[in-house]
Amino acid sequence: MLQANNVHHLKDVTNPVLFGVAPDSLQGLFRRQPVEHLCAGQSLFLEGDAARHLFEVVEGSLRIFRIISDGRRVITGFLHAGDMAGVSMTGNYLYSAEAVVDTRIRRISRKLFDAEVAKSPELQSEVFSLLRDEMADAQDQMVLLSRKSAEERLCSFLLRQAEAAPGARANAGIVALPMTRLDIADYLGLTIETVSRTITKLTQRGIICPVGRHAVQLLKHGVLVQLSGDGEYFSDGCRQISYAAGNHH
Amino acid sequence: MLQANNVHHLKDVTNPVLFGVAPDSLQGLFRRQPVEHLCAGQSLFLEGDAARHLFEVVEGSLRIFRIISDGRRVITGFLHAGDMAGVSMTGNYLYSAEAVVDTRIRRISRKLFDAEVAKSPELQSEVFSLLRDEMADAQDQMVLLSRKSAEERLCSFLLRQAEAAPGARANAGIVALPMTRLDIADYLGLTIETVSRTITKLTQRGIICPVGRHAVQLLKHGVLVQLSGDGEYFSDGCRQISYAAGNHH
DNA sequence: CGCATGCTTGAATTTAATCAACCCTAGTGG
DNA sequence: CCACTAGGGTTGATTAAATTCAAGCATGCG
Repeated sequence: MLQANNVHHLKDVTNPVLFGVAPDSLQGLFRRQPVEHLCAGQSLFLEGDAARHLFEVVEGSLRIFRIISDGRRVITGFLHAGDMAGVSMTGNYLYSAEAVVDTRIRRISRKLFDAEVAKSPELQSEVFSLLRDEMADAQDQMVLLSRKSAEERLCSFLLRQAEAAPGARANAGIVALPMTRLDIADYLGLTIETVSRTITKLTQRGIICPVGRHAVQLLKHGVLVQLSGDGEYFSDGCRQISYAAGNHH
Repeated sequence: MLQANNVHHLKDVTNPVLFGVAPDSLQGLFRRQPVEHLCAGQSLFLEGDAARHLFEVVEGSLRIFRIISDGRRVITGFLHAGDMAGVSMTGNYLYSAEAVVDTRIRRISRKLFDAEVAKSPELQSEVFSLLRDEMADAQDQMVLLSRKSAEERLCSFLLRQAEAAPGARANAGIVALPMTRLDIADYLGLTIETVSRTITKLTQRGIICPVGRHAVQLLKHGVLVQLSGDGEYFSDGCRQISYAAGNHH
């Protein structure tokens, strides 16, 4: 898709990017590290490995996943430029990470990271903030996997992708989907066939429009939100929820 | 609401309850607070409320849940004695919390909590540790919801309950299930009927044995582990990892 | 005792998975 | 430049799993 356009050398990037980055910030920690390159499909670390490093995605995407008993794969998230991997664990990695496409990353050692964070209250609150966001995403994903239909999952996914990775063509409502259908399926708890069929249906209804294999244009953003099932639940005034026996403090 | 008026002398460490609790520990923070009582079904806080307090469960159980669009409920976790609620957010609560049964809790204000944590490196690492465990549980739950069958979900659930809430009768393999079938269903992403049927099947196969409505005896622990689908997946090199996820503090 | 609530069981239905072709497209090599 | 190929993607038919609908059964409580 859109490769080969932004292949800067590290020295080109150094000055302008450092400008404006607070001395005490997580971004700042990584800035000093060299950029490494991962080819599409290459593994960054495996579930169970000693978690010796933390990573920042500079460009590209990672998939974060676990494999269970008979080979079933669960993708628990995608990381895009600016995201970090490995913050939420010490000891061993809880999941594996692979490059979805050619990807550039930076790494710092857990030891250095811990030392720097211990020294700086700013970094601490940044880390807390990251963990909170991670937790919030996990909550959303549990809701999606627990109670949403295939269509709702797809719509939620497209909207989240649109927010998380606002590409150059974002204003035209075009969302990049660097991952394969299998990746999407394993992320949404569906099969490739169901993902494909659902995309087809949304396309036929004029809600989205595929742009090649790895991008989609969102034509009816509002409808998409409706179908995502993320609407708040209000029942006019008081919550007449059958489960809730008591009233709140 | 009783608050901030019962500041006991901290030097009263000879108190049997305080004995053995490190001076700088999260437990210690709560120890100074009065115990409050929640009746079964009573709400502790609602999703969206200003997150002004953190809570510790002294006795009983809480359910943590969200409600989406048309009233569907997703329970993202249960909290038992010793667990804490509200650590992973500032601002507003991401979910609601209700007492499953009559429950006793302690609370401290977010402000006090933040202040104390800022002062103490020990508390900081305890908080990080809590957040990491919470993240690990969320990961496990995503795997369960994404790819496990009804039977696997039930077996996983029973095993987790057994570990998380080792009641007095734990040695006899008896697990307390204070929550209703609907709670279990909303936690596992199933319906009450499916939960019921699956329990019946496991019972018929002599793997478990219901003890009243709110407890189950695990007769074949090994089989249960097999059926839980949590076995590791060996592809090439044998990476054997003990089942180490899901340990609360 | 009688009601209410929660739980179980059975039958019908629905959703998504599975099984099985087939198509498209990018990449390869003649 | 085109044919060939492999992998990813789509589509259709069938099946399986879990949901929904519908009774009926226990348990607990006034």
